[in-house]
Amino acid sequence: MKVTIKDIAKHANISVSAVSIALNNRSGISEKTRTNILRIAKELNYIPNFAARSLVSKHSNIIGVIIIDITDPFFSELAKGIEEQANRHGYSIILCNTGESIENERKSMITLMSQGVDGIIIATVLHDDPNLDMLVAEHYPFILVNRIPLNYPLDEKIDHVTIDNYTGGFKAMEHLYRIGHDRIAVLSGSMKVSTIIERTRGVRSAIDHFGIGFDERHFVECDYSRQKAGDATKRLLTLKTHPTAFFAMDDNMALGAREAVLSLGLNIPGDIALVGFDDSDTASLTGIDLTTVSQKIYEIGSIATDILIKKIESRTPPMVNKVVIDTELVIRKTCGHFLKGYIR
Amino acid sequence: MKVTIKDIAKHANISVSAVSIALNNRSGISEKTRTNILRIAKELNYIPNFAARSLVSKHSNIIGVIIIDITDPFFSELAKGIEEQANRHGYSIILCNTGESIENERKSMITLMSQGVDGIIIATVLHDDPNLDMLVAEHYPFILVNRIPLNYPLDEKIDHVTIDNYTGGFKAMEHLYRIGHDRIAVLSGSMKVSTIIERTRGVRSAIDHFGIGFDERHFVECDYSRQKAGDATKRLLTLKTHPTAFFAMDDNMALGAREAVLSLGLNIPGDIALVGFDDSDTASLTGIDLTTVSQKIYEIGSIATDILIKKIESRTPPMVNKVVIDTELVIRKTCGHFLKGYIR
DNA sequence: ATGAAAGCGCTAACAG
DNA sequence: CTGTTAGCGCTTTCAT
Repeated sequence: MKVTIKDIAKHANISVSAVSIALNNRSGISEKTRTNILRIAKELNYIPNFAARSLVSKHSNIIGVIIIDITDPFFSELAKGIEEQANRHGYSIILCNTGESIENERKSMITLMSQGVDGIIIATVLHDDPNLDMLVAEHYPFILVNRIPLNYPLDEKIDHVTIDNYTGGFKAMEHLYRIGHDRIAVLSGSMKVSTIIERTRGVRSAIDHFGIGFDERHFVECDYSRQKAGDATKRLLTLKTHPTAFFAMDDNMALGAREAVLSLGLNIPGDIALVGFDDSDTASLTGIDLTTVSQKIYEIGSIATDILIKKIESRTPPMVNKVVIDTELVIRKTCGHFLKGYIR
Repeated sequence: MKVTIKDIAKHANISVSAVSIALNNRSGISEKTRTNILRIAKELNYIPNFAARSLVSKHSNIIGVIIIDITDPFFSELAKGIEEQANRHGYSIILCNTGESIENERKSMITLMSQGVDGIIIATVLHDDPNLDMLVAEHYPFILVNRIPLNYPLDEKIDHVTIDNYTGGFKAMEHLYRIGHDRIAVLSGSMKVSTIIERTRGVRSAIDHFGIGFDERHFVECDYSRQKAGDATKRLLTLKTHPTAFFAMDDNMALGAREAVLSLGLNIPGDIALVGFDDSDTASLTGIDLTTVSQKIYEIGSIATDILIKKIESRTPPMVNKVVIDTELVIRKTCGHFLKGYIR
């Protein structure tokens, strides 16, 4: 039924090891036998059995990728960067969505290890993620992207590719402050993850630095949900001294805030200024024109893949790679910068 | 280093076959030994080696998924439907992006077969796709979603899950006609795929049915590209008798058309009406409000996964499943329906 | 209920 | 340059 190298060997009247050599085009056989074997393999429609190969060779040419949700543009862009780069090196990827559940993250890791993936790229870790220990204990090759653990005891030994979230948060606040806003609200994600913690640090630092009077009720966790961000925005806008500007820590929440503001009959940026984070595709649409902190998501994915593969394939003692990529504030229309420019 | 069932057997002072039985919780050993084995396995942090397992058992619990581009919201939604349903049945997925290249599609199929995936879900086939023969010849379990081959000799034997593209195209045209448009332009995708061919059939049929005078120069292939759709729209709008309405065969092209219309200083829907296809997330954003033909993408994915897995796991002679899901016209603002309603 | 042994398809020594 | 052989970790008869 299924054709194996044994079948090829039989047809070619040669040993299986010769076939193996030919198929993996290693050296050790004559050009003549090699071409002959290759021809027969093609004739027989031979398809290698990776399970058998990886059983002995100890590698699968598969990389596992753990993300939260593939329908989130951030993660699909990340996945694309990873997949294309992996392909270039001859690797496939297995995708796991955790839906932000720490238990699913653990299950995904175990599944991935069982599947025998050569390494794992993880975009979902909490700042105090309990699941990392397992990977570290097993000496399993992995790399963190996007989120990293904070104050993790073994942090020095863990590779990661992230963006400079601290500066990103700072820039957003600085921008809103300098175009004249004093009552700025912040819609954050979960404080359990480094990206948000760092962006918040940046926000706080800008508050201190510029002496912005910040009302703590104006800081609300919205869980990356468009809905929750919308609800929070509506609520905040009914306060007597309501915010005049919103910094949402991702574009999705910014979009939720936007819907809420508009539904209240208010103008953006006339009445309310808005800054997001990510620079997703939607942000640049005419009519949306979201001012946002841009991050090079595709690059994060491809760089992380490169590092991981290098780590997998090199037998030299692994050096630790920590890459931090800059962010950029993309000024469009929702912040109202063009109305009066920087006034301070 | 890596702990295997042999190690467990040694620790438990029992044979490997007993361990295998316990781990797969089949019958044939006493309850006492079973719990003992399970305990030791946990203590040792045993992680099964799927490669070894699938080498003998002939199945990998992986499903291959071939799509065009994971960053396209259509495909990421589809992938999510597939992944979640697959997980529920204990399967993982390997994702392959073809970038619409038929050669990549072939490579993906071969990679997937080599990886030993138990079945393949394909969303990329051309109407006369040459790569299907390979799968059919190998009796490889697979199912088509979204696109299907037309007039394919073995069509009766191939499962698929699609939407009713014909009716979708018809509805869009009927709608534009009935709110008063006589000069309608159509921005299509590649005529090599069934979805577009069928939507076009629907368009033609509406043209005939309602006696719409259609200018053939108003039908342009834009390759699903936002850019190309924008360029085409600009070009069409400079014609002396330019179209007053555009039907774009996906939301992405609709967005491109939208950008073009707005950049020309024209109004939507005041000057130009616009209808898209897909009902992607962006379509419903305030300020976008795209009228569009909605399809249940997530369901397509999960239904297809169910069918495929049933096919993989059942040993009964497989019956062929062809599922066609209805579309729905979602009327928002870009078509201007609310301006005057149906006038004919 | 348990164990011994064969073998899945392939690679990698090792001989010749 | 080519062939023989011993496993990789696991499941699965077949004995016991």
